[in-house]
Amino acid sequence: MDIFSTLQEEKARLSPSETRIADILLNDFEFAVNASIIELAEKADVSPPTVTRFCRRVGCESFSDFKVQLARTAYVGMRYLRPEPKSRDPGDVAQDIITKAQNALFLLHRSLDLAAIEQAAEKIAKAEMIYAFGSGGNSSMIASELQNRLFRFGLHVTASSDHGMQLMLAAAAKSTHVIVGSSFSGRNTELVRSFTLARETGVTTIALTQADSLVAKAADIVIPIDLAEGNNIFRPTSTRIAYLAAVDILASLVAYNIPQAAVTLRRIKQQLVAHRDGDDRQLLGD
Amino acid sequence: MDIFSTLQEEKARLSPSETRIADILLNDFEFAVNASIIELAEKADVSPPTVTRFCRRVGCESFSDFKVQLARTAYVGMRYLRPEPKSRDPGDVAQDIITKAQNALFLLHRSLDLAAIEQAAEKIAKAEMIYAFGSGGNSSMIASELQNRLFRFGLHVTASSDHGMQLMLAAAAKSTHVIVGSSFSGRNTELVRSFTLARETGVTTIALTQADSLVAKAADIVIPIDLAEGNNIFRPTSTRIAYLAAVDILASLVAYNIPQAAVTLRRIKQQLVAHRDGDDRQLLGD
DNA sequence: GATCCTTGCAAATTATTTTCGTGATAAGTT
DNA sequence: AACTTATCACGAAAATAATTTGCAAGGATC
Repeated sequence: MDIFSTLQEEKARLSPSETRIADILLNDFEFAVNASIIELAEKADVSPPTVTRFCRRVGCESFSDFKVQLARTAYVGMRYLRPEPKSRDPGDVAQDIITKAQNALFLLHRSLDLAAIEQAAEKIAKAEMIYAFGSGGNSSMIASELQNRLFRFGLHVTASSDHGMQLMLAAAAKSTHVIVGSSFSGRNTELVRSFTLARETGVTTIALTQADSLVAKAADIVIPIDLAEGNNIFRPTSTRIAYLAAVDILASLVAYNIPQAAVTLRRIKQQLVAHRDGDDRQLLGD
Repeated sequence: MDIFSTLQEEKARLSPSETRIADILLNDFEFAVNASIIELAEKADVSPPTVTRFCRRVGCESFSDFKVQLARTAYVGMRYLRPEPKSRDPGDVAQDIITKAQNALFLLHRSLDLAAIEQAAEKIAKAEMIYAFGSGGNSSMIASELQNRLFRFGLHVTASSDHGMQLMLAAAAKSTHVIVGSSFSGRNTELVRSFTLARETGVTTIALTQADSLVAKAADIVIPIDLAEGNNIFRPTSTRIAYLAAVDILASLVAYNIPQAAVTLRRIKQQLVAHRDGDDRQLLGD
């Protein structure tokens, strides 16, 4: 699919010369993407044909195809390999954070289970009542975001970040209701309890969480969001951005499953347009 | 800087042949990025030299440089030109949203005022007390995010989304304090009032908002976040993602301005490691 | 010792760029 | 209005550069 994944997989099987080429890609990417095959060959101390063969090996048609592929994925793929910013210089820090965020989106997109999302969207669109559960700074934000997005389509929805409240809501929920729970860690046992309780009465439970986690196992429908973890505890923003995007996708698909949604949205839009005398229109963005 | 911006700017000045080349880029981008100069020339019904001249015109060294640039920016730049998803198919919707989000990050990165952010970071790092203000679904999230990030460095910080409370806090603030206010629209007049009030007592005010907006004009330091607006009211997620990234950058730079931050973070880390018997470590991610 | 893999050399092929010249258009001149 | 001149766009062909292929040598492995 993308060169960097292939490179990770093939790494062990590469010959010495090919390894030297790979090293240049990883270390001096800017050079690699701008160099001609001759320049690259010289720097890697190999012959041009070896470079061509290397390109074929990582799944490209030709050297120029390789460069295009490289340039295409590099923008988002690089940080995957270089986890720390080069320096404390504001420019480097900014670039590091931006690229990490874009990378998170990239990885999310690649690992997205569209069938699960579509299934979840259909259930949500038909639900008589929706509960959005999430606790902790990150997941509670996701829960309110869900509420924020879904009420606009005329759906009945409430968000809760309180475990006790979640349990009570889950206990009172009916089979026509849907619970959407978010857990970055997948280890929110309180959420698991709510899910288990709700499923006894036939409530549909949807989880936004790590695949195969405790929370995932407790839910009817799982929208898995698996991002490279590691340092993520100290840098949670990129993970959160991925979750936000996932909610955005889910909400958009819900809208397509609701015939009236277009009408409701149009009404909101007209109201906004009618209102916008003093550019008030923008105020609703805050 | 990137081809698509240049193309937008140069569009009017292009000759008929060059316009045909540009059209192919915009309509059949996949072809363009994979084609040789001859194939591209044939499709545009021009001669290869014309293609070379076109590449130079849009700021590239050569045709191959052009293709690399194209491939590089295309990943994020395409949605700029094609604002709607191709279909309602989940895959297309997902791709549309992801690309829009990445595009927002891309544009943020390009328009970032690093000097302002660095200046803001220094002020925040030295402040005796920090107030994070923001109202409405979007900006209030940014305010709590700021609190969430800054308290970890041992800073004194509180977030408020309540206009009345903001006014009172602003009135009581001292010259050693800092107010950070967020307004997506830049037209939050209540926030302007708080800023104005606070500045009377020499409080440093920092705004995350649109450049040249009302809020921007009322603040000491402006971290401008200007994204192509248009449909953004109905698709606020990508703008929010950009704001989140901006906060992330700001917070990281604050950390570098605080000598003890590393110590505090290390202590948190050690606590986490000590705690992680049952992989509890991950729980804090929620 | 046979086989397979890796690699570089040189030739062949292909792609790209430069040079140069033609024709068109626009502006200025008589 | 007709002519001249300048400027520009564009393509043909030549020149150059880059890339690929075929082949053979060297080295590792069985």
